[in-house]
Amino acid sequence: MPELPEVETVRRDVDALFTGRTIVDAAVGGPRTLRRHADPAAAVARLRGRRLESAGRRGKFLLLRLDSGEVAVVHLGMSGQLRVGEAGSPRQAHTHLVLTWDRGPELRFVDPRTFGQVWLTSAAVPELAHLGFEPLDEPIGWRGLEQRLAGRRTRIKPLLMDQRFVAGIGNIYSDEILWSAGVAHDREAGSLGGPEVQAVYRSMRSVLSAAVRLRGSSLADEQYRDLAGRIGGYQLRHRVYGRDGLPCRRCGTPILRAKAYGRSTWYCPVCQH
DNA sequence: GTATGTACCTGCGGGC
DNA sequence: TGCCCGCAGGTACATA
Repeated sequence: MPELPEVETVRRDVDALFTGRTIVDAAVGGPRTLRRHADPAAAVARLRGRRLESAGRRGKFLLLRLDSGEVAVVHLGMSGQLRVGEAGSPRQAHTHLVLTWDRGPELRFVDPRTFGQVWLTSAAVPELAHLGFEPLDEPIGWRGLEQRLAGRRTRIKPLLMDQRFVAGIGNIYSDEILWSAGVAHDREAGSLGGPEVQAVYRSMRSVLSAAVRLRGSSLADEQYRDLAGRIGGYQLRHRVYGRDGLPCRRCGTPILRAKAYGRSTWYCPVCQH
């Protein structure tokens, strides 16, 4: 499932390939991808003739800034992909939006489960005002994290996945971060001591940075691919996610899987406290 | 403030 | 082989 590292990988690819180019046509498939707009066809019409000034990211949201001052916001949801394809080449099933540029390949939004969405909004992107801090681009320091955790009685894992608290972390990376930090998923967030907060903060940055370097995680049963259709590399570095029954890479104890917070959670019962 | 459940959706795997 | 069912999970929202 696309989280911060996967969206950042897509952002870099889009920026390298399309920034400075002009959209000459935009075609929308079904209504769900642009469901924020009452009239999806009218919304995509606003893309035509617009030049891409930059591709940015906020949490798991991709921000395509246009020379009109508007921003096309893309969220990949569970199964969304941005893919390139030469004009006239076969399109994948579930291709919901196609952008044609003044030169180069088409940019296609493909999304079987249709949890993803695309919408057009003003430069300030008010819809994203609720998002928490950026774990890589906004170095709040472990003291900053400690302040934000103080008094919180919720469990640490769902808090790391709460986009209002910190932007970009989902089920895969929350498990990986907590294993790396040696902290149990069900610890009360405000109960973490200083060294534990430091460990969570460092792990958050190191795990996400490494995953960005390796262009994200692609699992056998999920859809994530980069623009060219290539898989990521970080799944080879997973320490707990999807590894139930396999030995912990730190202590050898079999990794456990639990159903918690409405999600599958993987953890080491011995070296996470 | 916190916890839990539901809706949205399709592909896949397990069970029969 | 074919059918049915449950599961996977990001976000938003409802309810307790």
